[in-house]
Amino acid sequence: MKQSPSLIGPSGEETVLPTFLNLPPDKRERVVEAALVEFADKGYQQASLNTIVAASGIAKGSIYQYFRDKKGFFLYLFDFAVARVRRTLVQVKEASAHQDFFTRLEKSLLAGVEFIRRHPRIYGIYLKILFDRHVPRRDELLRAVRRFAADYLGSLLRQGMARGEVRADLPEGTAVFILDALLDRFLQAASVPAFDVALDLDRAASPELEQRIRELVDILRRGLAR
Amino acid sequence: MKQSPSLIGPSGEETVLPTFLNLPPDKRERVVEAALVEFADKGYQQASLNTIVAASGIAKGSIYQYFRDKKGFFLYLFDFAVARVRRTLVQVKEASAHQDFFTRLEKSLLAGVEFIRRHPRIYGIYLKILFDRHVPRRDELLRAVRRFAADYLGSLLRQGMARGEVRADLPEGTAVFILDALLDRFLQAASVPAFDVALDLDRAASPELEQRIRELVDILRRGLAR
Amino acid sequence: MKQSPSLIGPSGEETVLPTFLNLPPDKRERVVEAALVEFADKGYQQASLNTIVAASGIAKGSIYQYFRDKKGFFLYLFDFAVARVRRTLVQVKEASAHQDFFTRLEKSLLAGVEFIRRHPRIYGIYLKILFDRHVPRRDELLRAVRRFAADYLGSLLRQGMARGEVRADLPEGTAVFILDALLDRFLQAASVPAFDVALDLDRAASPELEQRIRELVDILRRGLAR
Amino acid sequence: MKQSPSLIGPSGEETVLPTFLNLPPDKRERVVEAALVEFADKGYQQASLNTIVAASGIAKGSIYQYFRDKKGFFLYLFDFAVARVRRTLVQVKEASAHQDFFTRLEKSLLAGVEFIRRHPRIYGIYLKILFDRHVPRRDELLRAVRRFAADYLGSLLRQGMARGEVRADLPEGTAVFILDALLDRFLQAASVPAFDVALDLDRAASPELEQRIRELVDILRRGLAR
DNA sequence: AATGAATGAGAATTCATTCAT
DNA sequence: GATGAATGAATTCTCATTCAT
Repeated sequence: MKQSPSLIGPSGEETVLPTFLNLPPDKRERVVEAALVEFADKGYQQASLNTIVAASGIAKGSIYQYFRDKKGFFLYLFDFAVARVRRTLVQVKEASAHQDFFTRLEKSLLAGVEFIRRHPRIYGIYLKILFDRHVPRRDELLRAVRRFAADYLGSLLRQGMARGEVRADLPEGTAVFILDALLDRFLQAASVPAFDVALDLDRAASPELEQRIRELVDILRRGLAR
Repeated sequence: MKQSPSLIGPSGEETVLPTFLNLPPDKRERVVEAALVEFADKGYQQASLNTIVAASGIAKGSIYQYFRDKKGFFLYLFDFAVARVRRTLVQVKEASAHQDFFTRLEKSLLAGVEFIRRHPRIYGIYLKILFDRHVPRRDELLRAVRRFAADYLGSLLRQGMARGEVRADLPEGTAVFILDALLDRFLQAASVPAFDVALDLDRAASPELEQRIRELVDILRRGLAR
Repeated sequence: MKQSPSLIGPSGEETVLPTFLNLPPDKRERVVEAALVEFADKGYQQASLNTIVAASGIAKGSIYQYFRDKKGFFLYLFDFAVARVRRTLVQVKEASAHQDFFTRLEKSLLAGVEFIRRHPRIYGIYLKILFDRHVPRRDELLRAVRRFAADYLGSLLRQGMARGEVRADLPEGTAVFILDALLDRFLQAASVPAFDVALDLDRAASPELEQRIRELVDILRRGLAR
Repeated sequence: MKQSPSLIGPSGEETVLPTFLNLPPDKRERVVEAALVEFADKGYQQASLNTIVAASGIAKGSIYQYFRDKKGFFLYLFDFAVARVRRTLVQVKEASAHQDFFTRLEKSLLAGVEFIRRHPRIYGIYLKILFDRHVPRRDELLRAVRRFAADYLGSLLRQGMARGEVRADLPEGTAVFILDALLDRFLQAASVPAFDVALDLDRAASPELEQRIRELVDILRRGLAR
């Protein structure tokens, strides 16, 4: 639970106060977990600090000892969540460095689904930010995440081109767009019930899921491969 | 502004009251427009009836002459929105019936972007429903919309297969998933600023947009064509 | 449904407007019945004109063609109700003129229970007035009703004394008080479930009811008779 | 002002919150008094929390720090009121244990009138519950009170029978009914202006009141004594 | 540093009454 | 005479934030 340097540059004021960072770890975790649950379920505005303090067993006033205000609390959670995602994806990327582009795509999809199933709150927070224009400093947050995704996929793609696994004449922006869209939607479908009508990914068990991933990447291979 | 039969089956009670349907059209439109703006901007729970009545210049109590309650108001707007979408897509489908699969895809994408630019609120409402678990009767609403999208794309795809423009050995579910994902994300990128990092579709003018669409469909053609 | 001259003298303004009295009788009855139901159930303030117009199938504005306002509507109903009660009790009194005091008491009790079971709304309205200090012109209304009851019982009692059936040295006020209390409570117990704990009158069928009445009057006979 | 265990069994949720019980006593009393006034005057539904907060000088939101909701507030007051009544009546019963049945009746009536004059709000609340079918958990509340009254009078009566002061062949239910009716009506007449026409108890000063009580019990003695 | 009571703005909803048609 | 849409004040309840202890 160590905090990497904030993704979202300080916009003048601190958001998380030192009090919170000095808290006993188990208390800190209780607070973070309760907050992730509430924000992921309700979104920023609709989330209730009352609910969070009740679930984490702290006093209402304490929130304001830990964070400047609701906004600061939320921004802290966002940082926390992004750090987790980043750590996971970097691991996947490095662990598959020697494999070919399409295999890496498959691994990334699988790792993504696994991550979401292990940390449903975190993906939930991301989705809330994505679609709520009133989240504080939303543009900044989104740009951070999506730039990250684009970098990840772009880097995979360029490596694939360099190795001759992917057509070199591909318009890179469009290809990244396609990869990003499919990855993101695949994860959404795996996490939001009643989201996709075609594949029922949210209930899919492991073997079936891998089969779907293979079919998806097969089509992409035809579309993108040399 | 005539009301086609409700997409969402009557769950026992009426939602829109006859009073509203008998209103002078310009007033009705002012109310609908103000409500679309507010619901698309804030989502169901966070939308404020106060804001809507202020923007449309009616009295607070009048809302309850028009709709049973906030939920009823929202469901009416949803029906209204879906009817518009459906009408548009059906037109596109029929107008391009004689063309080949990939041309139809291009036309659909272009029509979609145009629709969103002309009716940004409507797409916004759909996105809110998609990502807010607490929207009333959400599952029902979503199923209606997504089944509609899947039917549309599935029907295009099967016609394409029948004409030999698309590989016959394609796993249909996965192919529909890909088309749906790309279509939806393309529209999202065109409507939500800072949504896509790769293509800057939201600011793209017509010629550039068509270029992007062509690139996208090109890759799909390789992936899906015979 | 003819209207006897108002019990409650005109306090300056008319309450029921001629429009209402000229209405076709069936419509007038529908309105009165719906209003009795609502006022008896909810009391004056809590009763909703919306509910009444919905139940009687008239337009909301029509109420104000028929009555000056809610208060006037209520006062009219009160007059209507009292006229019914009065008519009934006078009949009982006259029909039993030749019988002895205690038999007349029994008959009155039985007639009272029957009346309440036939016209539960009317007794309900009376109870509401009795206990809601905010009913318009309440004191006036109550005095009318209770003076009526006291006259009725006082007249029975004095006839009983004159005939030598009742002790002559009885303090009349106290005796009337006892009779009134028992009569009223007996009727309340017969009409409001969970009102009396001792006798379960509200569910009592005719023979059992008559048995209770006889026991009650027996005790009274011992207390009051010569 | 200590709270005896709730008469009305816990129906799953707490109603009064600890915040209220920890309040400084003078503030707590201000709130209780203002609420008793308002609920006794208007009844449950018609009572306005706005009025109560204004009268007790607290903020609107504070009510919800003290009680779950309006219903909880009301139930707390009911408990509070019943505890007071019970305490008083038990004292009377014990203080007169060695006296004969009819003397005890007189004492009870007198104590009742005194109680009502000292705590008019409390009797007012009871009357509201009695006649408003829409009070939350009304049946439960009423049963508690009336069972209590029936027990009290039944116990007095049986002791009177055992000592040979009261006829042994009396139908107990009917006798209790009579006693309950007279006691209750006597108190009502003493508390609700314009309630009884015969005795003018509400304005009666002490000596006159005692005279009325003696007359009443005399008649009862004839009716009930051996 | 922790607590939790206090606050008041703002939410959805109901309703008696008015008035143009 | 009948209609029913319009109105706005009043209702209960929620919540982020402050502050004295």
